[in-house]
Amino acid sequence: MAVTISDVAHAAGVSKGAVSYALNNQPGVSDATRGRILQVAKELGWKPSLRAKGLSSAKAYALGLVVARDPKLLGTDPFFPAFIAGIETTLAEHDYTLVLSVATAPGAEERAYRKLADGGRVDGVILTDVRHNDSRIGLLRELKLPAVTLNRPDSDSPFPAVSMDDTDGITAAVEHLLALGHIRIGHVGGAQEYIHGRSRRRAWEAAMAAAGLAVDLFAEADFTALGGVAATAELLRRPDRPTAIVYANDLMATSGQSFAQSQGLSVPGDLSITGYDNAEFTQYLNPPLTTIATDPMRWGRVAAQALLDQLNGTHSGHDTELQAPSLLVRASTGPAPSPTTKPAPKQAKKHTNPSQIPTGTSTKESQ
Amino acid sequence: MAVTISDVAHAAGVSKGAVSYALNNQPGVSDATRGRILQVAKELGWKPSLRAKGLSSAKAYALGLVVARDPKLLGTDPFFPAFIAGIETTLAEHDYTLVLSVATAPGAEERAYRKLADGGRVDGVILTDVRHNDSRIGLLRELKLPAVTLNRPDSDSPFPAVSMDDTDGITAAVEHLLALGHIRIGHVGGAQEYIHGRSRRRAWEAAMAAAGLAVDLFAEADFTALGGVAATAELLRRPDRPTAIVYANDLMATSGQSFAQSQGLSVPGDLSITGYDNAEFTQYLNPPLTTIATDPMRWGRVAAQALLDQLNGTHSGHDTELQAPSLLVRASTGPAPSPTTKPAPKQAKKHTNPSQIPTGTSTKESQ
DNA sequence: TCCCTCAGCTGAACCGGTTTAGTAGAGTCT
DNA sequence: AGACTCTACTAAACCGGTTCAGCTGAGGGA
Repeated sequence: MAVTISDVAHAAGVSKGAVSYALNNQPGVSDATRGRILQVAKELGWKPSLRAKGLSSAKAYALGLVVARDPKLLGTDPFFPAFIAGIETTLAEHDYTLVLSVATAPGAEERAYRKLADGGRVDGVILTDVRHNDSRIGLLRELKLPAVTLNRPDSDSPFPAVSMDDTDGITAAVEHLLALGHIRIGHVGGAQEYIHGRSRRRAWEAAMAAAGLAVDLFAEADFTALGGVAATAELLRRPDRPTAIVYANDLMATSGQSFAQSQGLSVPGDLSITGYDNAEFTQYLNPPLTTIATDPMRWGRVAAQALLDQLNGTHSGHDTELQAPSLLVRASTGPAPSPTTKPAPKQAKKHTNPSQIPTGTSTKESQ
Repeated sequence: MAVTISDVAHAAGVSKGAVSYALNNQPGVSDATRGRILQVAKELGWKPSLRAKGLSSAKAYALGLVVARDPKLLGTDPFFPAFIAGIETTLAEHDYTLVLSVATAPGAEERAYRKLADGGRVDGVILTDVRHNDSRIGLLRELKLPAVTLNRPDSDSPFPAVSMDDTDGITAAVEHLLALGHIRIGHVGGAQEYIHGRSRRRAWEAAMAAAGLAVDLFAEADFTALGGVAATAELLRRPDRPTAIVYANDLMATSGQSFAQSQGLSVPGDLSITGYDNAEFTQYLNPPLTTIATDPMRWGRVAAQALLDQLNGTHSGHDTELQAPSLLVRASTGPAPSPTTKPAPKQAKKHTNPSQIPTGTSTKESQ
């Protein structure tokens, strides 16, 4: 076994208690003694055992994150890796670690939270992908697990929220398209089960209404590439099809753009497209995607800090509002086609993907 | 505080020891008593504290994973989420958890391993992205941290490896292109610092050599989209430019394809392209990408199991070889252009992305 | 009947820290 | 000088489990 506090105490000629005081910068030892103890501890290479520390102080020194997602779609969402990197940035400064749980099977999500809570594996959790009437709020309450939510749940929640408004970004996207002369601006929404799916839709509706336009060109999808294709196909089949589509995330925008092109439409000549998230790959698309640049890393950093503050009892109790993401105009948006040149969708080009046949699957995406 | 083992012992009228024996299915209690204890424990809702358990048994009941990556590129790699989901699948059955550490800053990687080892936060780690002469092998040895590596390191390693050969897939890709009549088949390799970057390159070289072809059409990139563009641009500038390019991963293939198209080349008319990984989004590209379908989830599952076996002392000591991934032919590969119709690269189309200017950045990617 | 064995259980030590209660000794005040 | 206060420290309890040594009583064998 490694060197323990007793070894250090013995070597320094003091008691265990003195070593503990010295290490934690607590009063109870003179500066001289403290220095000597620290010196000895260093020489011996003593690393206090987190297990023992945790046992006596009733802390786990770990935060939890449960990601619920269909395994096949896990790799598609650029949100989480960056978000986790942000969390890590904060945790690196406070010797906490992150316990990550991926729940793929149905029912696994609740089990995952229970697993984290039960043995006291974590001191608190960060709740992402908040849903309409999210059942996890009650679950965490029952488990007495401190938490922080990403965005404020629409049901009553005792947990502080760290929010990033998505209204501004969507509004900016719609206004950008209006300025380009578009009138028929559709919206491919994410699963309305998620509050960020809802808020983005509402933002689109509000911006359209503000311009005196109808909000009929809506298709609900599920934040997945496949769902984006299906919803895009649906909108393009409409008699008075949109000349621009605002997507609720980049993945759907990407597959939607690809689908439109495979149907012979030019982007942005016939159809303008905007995404949401500014995923790295969107700038390498052809054309590069106009999107809304969020900052998941910062979100992670702030959320982790909020949770730590809450655990220390130093949290203000107020929600934190992060800076709203802004529109990033690239080449997938352009002037509305003039009414005289309104091409009927041509025959699909040779590269149409058989797997792009629109069907309705249901899966998830992050904020 | 929650209910403890003493509460259960008292309620069941036995000693703490008996409760411990009963809970862990160890001899020392009669079946009748065991049943009664378990019953009482259930009624009281007793969840043994992992902290206490860990302290006495000197285990952390956690595995560690350190992901070293540039924060901006973190979201681009579909490997990790699926891989982690695989790990989770295994851990769900053995009440272990996963501690994830993301190291973005240089030097943070080593700190992360030390942090995991020092307080005894984890019982072992899974080593991904193995590098040439990987310094982490020595580090883990020094830290006395059990580990499992993904693929066998090229330096001497005491740790069991879980390998997935990438030779077969690359070979299949080259042979597929040869069968389509291609002669000038290039390779955009990943960072050669990584052993999987090297092995893929060697596989391409071997397959070309087997067909009696030269291996001059090589460009090293770094597994990133930007690097893929730069390397593609370089290859396309060659006097006798390739009619097909085998990429070491999907991300580079995607950005390379996009770049080629923006230069006026048709894919696969003028240039055939193959990727590696079968990332979800590749099937929604235009054209959908021919790629090599790996199974990161399975890899994670098996690696976690191998590490657990090692911790239990039940590991065979032999490396595990997973089934090699296979070629998935989609529409980005086609017959080689006939020698008579060899178009010079046309002027870039209007959507060429300014940010696609090839520069040399250096970053990383997973297996 | 006596001795032995062994299943079934208890009590206590232990893991490595934190924290509380207590104490020795120096300094201060009257 | 005696009472009092502080500082600096120690000893021991404690966190909640595991595990080891030892005890007890029932059953078997001679």
